[in-house]
Amino acid sequence: MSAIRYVLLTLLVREPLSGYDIKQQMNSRIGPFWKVGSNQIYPTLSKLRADGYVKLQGVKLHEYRPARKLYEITEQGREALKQWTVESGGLGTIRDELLLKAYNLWLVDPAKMIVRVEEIKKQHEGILADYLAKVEELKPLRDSRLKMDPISSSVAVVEFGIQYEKLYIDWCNRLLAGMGDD
Amino acid sequence: MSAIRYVLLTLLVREPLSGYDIKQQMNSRIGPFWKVGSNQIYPTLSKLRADGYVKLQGVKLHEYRPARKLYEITEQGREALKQWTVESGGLGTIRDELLLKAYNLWLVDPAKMIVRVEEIKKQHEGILADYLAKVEELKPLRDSRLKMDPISSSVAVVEFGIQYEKLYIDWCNRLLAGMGDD
DNA sequence: AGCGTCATGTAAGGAGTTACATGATTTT
DNA sequence: AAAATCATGTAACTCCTTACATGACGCT
Repeated sequence: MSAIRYVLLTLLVREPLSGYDIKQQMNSRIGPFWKVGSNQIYPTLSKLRADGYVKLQGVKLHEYRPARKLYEITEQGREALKQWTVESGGLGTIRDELLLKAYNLWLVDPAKMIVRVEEIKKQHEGILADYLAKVEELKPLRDSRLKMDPISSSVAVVEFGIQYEKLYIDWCNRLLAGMGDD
Repeated sequence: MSAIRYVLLTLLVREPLSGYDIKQQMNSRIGPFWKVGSNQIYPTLSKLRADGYVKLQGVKLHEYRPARKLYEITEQGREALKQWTVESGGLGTIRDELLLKAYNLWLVDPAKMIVRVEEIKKQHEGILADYLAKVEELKPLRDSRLKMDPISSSVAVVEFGIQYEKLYIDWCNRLLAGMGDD
């Protein structure tokens, strides 16, 4: 079973969601770690349902504007997700154009590259600010009685994001220092 | 023009290479930042050649065992690469299964997850060691007369890798501390 | 009436993964 | 003689990206 299916189950194990909800949560929560479009979400939900990992909780016409299909994880889906989580998987990859472009720093006009790096740095500063806001929002929601609750797990992931963005911004600064007047 | 084409040009702008060489350099140099297989390399080289971005330097039957096609970047290829390097591009994504799995920490048996995290941590320690060795190997090769030479650009990228692996290992340690006996 | 957002989906095409095919040379 | 490595490629399949299509509801 492919990774996207587990991505959806990862969200559905916490609460029943519609395809649209999943798309929203992808953009905000899982954001830069994994991106999924509606073209993948809807067919994947159908397949998960056909295989018995999720079921339709009901299509609610009332309360919501257009019909909204709420999907709920099944016991089978929950077990499959638990197993996948503790299974070994391959190493990840960082797919970042700037990292590739940095190999060509020596080739190009530093002035032009400085503009580009500053631009990307600003974008990462924006993401960092979002993560910091999110972690502050999540922290008080943690269930202190449990060692590991869903919120704490989310916090752990967002904290990775925070550290990553900080390192990215630092790296941009070092690049800029190396290209600037020295 | 797509990203893989620039990946190949990024390597070819430094020295003429064969498809096989490119694959080797991918695994070692660009490694975890961008992965490309032979199925993408050979057709892409053909397309780049058809479009005039690279040319065949000659097929050397002597000196090498099987026939080895050496590709060389053209002036057109060099200009295209320079332009792409200073162009703006989208944000990168980290595609890492453990990051996704961490969302499900609360779901699973901590003992099983500890084994998994320790395993992945060890892999990252190995990559870090490789990067550290590589940077020490590259540093003395830098051309100190230039502000930016190809080696310095490579060093900048590897240094990103070093910082990333350190952060990953730290994050694994924090996860383990959170799951362990406390 | 028109625009924005909610909500579900499809189409087309390129990118990426895993595996296989072929054949020469070098090492054990 | 067999196995490993060098070297070029193809095949099949899944994934991912960008864009489009459809329609209801809510606001101005």
